Amino acid sequence: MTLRTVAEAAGVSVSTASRALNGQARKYRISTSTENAVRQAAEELGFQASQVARSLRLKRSGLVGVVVPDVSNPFFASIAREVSLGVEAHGYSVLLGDSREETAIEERLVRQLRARQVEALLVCPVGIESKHLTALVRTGLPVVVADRIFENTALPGVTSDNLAAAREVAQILIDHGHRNIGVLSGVPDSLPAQRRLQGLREVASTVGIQIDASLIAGDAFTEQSGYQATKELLARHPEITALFAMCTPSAIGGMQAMSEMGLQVPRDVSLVAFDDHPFADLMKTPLTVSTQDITQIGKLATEVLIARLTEDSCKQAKHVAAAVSPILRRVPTCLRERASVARPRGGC
Amino acid sequence: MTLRTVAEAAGVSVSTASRALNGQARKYRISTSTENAVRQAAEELGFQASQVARSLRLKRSGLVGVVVPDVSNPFFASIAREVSLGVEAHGYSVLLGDSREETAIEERLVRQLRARQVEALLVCPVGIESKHLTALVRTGLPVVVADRIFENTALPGVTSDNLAAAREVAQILIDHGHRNIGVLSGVPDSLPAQRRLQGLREVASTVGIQIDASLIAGDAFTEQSGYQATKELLARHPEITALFAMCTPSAIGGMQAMSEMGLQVPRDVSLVAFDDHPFADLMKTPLTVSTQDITQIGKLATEVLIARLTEDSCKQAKHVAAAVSPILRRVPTCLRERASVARPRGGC
DNA sequence: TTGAAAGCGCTAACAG
DNA sequence: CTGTTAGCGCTTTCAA
Repeated sequence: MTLRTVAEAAGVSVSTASRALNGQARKYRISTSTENAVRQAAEELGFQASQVARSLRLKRSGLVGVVVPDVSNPFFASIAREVSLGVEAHGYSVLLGDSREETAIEERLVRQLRARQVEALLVCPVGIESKHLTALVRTGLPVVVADRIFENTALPGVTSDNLAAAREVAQILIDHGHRNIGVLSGVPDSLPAQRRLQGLREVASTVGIQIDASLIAGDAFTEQSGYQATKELLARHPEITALFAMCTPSAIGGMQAMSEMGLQVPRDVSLVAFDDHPFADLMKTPLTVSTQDITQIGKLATEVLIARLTEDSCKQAKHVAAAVSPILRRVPTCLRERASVARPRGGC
Repeated sequence: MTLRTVAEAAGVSVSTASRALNGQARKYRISTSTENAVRQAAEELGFQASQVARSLRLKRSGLVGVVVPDVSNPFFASIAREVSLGVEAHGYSVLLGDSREETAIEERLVRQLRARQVEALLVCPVGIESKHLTALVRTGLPVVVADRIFENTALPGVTSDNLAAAREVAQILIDHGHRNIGVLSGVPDSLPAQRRLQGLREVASTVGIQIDASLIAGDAFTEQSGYQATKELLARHPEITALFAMCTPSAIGGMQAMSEMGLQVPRDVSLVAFDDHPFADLMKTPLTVSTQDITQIGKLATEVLIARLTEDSCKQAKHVAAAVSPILRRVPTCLRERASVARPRGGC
């Protein structure tokens, strides 16, 4: 079932059939009768032009690749969704890859996607290695990274303003009088984790306190990491009165750990976190968090992606695009004060 | 940068280069020296064979399509993930589509994926229309549906045992003495919604009560639908003592509505639901739910998909596959009794 | 042990 | 207005 089948059914040549079906009837002044004949034949046969053949011929796959550490995580799923909806409107389809939080897999996926001739790539990197991505941009492939972006690279990136968010959240802890603050960290090498820590440290230093390494635990943006880290930290530093969790799952893990230890939030330990979840308000102890505008991150990333895509197809000198300094977009966050912060016990 | 570039660099013909790179050196008795020369040239040039060209030539795209109503919904995201990980292990990639809960979009996406020559399709249908999918199976394309499956079609499907789950959950309500039960429905035409209602009705009828249409409200598996439905139902039937929510978001919407109406769960109204979410135990009123084994659904669906995929490539007579009656797999659910059910107020 | 050539399904000059 | 033809990059007979 090929274009040829249709052409024969309509009694025309394949070229004519091709032109008729691609809306080029006008351009080639194909008679309306022929056009209709072709259209009808295609219709009746249920003909669908092979995108594979078209891609080969046109050197345009119409594909964009999306690689995330874990699609089942609503954060990344939302980003994937925005990209999917966004590029689809421009006639592209999304090839999805899940790196399972492993750089090695991420690299393999990127290679595969490249072999599939994706025209652009959005990656939410595992976050600790950017070489394989910066190498790509030199091949001319539009790449944009989101969330765990890298600084000082040629990669355009979109992420939350983690530094500002961390400062805000930290300030709340400080304002409530907390001076012994533990950190439930996410992937420590990732930029969001670093910026959040930095923000906390900056605010802490204004009241003369320091967050040294022994006050930091955790190695992933997961519940389990938060659980472990909390037990560790609270055992090591019983004087801790507040926990600064780098994501909601970590905070939840922390709450579970504390509940097992007979500690109450916020009576015994205050808790702040990043991100949010739809049922936050219905929790026993609603968390005070700094939320990210995920949709906005996804939309912006898609925007950058599409800009690159279309500017390339306009064949405007590529060196111009390359010369444009890589865009780093920071999306504002939103503070939601709820009930997980109180004054430290001793402080009353 | 094509195979030809590599061939020239290695001083051989494209055919030889192709064979060397595809591990057919043995088969064609290519000398080890030539093979190495080719491999090295490819390595140095960073050559990646175009999957587009291969697909065209081999008539195998190595692509499977996945269409879900909403990827940002963790349920569907998890399914997408399982498929992604599962098929990737077999060398396939996933083309993702988001139907936004609209059959029309679903149809368009399926058409697009078909044009892209996907070798198989997993769809979590919007759930009220199966014609465009059953039509596909006649083209020979392996299709499997998950979650909102259809009965009495030729489509293999994987879903939870919603009937059994509903009976279990309904029994709890009945056992607690509830006789005025309202339903927060999901997409009413979908099989899960119908089976869940059926299960409830069966159990209700054992104590001689009926769930008529005026006791049912809601039209989607969303928080908003649950919110609206709750307000509606409770206004119409103030005697209601228990709500049967078809998913957790609906239940959450219901809780919000009730909280606005000054009603407490479970003191004033008991509540049961389906599905779960990671933070369920930390809620003010932990929900009693019947949880689905999403991972298992995803894994099974992928399994069926891959079976179809490989059986096709083995070129075993297709009619055999077609003759095999379509598999309908029901994954067992798991009841989690928590604190959202109590005896009705008047009943004490 | 290797190469030449055909062709997958489609589009776009180039000729009529 | 329409058809002929030459590929896109790759694999695979067939021939040497």
